[in-house]
Amino acid sequence: MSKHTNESALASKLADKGIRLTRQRRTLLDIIETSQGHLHASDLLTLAREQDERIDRATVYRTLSLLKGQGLVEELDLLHLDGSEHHYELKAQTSHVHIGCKGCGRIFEFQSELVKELESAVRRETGCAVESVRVEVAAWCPECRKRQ
Amino acid sequence: MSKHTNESALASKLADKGIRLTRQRRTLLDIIETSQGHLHASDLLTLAREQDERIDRATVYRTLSLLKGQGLVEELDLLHLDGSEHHYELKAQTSHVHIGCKGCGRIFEFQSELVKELESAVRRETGCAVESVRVEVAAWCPECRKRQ
DNA sequence: GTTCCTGCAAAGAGTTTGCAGTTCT
DNA sequence: AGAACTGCAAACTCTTTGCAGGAAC
Repeated sequence: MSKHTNESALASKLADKGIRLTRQRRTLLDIIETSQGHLHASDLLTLAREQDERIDRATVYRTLSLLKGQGLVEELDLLHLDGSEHHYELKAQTSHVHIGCKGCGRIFEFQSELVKELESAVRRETGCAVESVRVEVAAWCPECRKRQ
Repeated sequence: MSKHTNESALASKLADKGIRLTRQRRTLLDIIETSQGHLHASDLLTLAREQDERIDRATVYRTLSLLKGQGLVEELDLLHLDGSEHHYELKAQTSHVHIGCKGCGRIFEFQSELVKELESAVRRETGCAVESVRVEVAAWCPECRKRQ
């Protein structure tokens, strides 16, 4: 358990691992935990600068890479529906699918046990030790289907 | 049916759509059809230059983008196990999963009906019209597990 | 006090674009 | 002949790195 009781969940996890908590990291962790969505590095930079003028792109990338390395966030491509940035989200407990709408560009999430089943099938039939599974679907959402 | 009977399958499909077949495109289509794997743009460029010195990077990217637009090849990220290039493969008839080994970097394919099931579930439960499903797994292959 | 982190600036990958000339149908 | 395609060079986007100063423990 953490001795840093008034830290955010992510911050405590880092502190517990002996990783330094800087002002910049706290800011970034906070944004990542608060925003429920799928952030780009550049979104994150913009949001962070609202709280801390001087925060740098490099710090954002370095922090994301740190969190990814610690298994705390997940990197997604989301089918590059707009641009080719990577997206990041808190590592989820439950397996879910990301659905990107080719009309409006929104990202929807969809829970399904089938993801876990697929993961087991891979493990069982290939003998691979699975670390993570990413399912990304390109689609047209109901609203955009009408609008067409 | 195509009147271009001695073209490759991809070339015929393009010709049938009234898309011009240039020397460069034939070269590239040929490589894509022959190599069974997952090519990067830069792999493709290298291979193409063995047959045609003057072929340009831009032509490779433009051709890939054309084929993608026509639904003839699929773009993959393959978890960016090495670098952040995109990979391309012939659009497959059967749904499969790409497994990237974090040890050796090789990409394995794995067929499973679960992918189709997942696709149906998305369609049924979200009302989205699904265009494509990408499943990418990060894992350690049996050989690399031993070697660790 | 040491080690790690940061901002800055510059470089690096990967990809795209404008344009003048060439090739396809 | 006309539209579409190509090579070239330059630009662009996203991300990483080297370094000197600054903050965390």
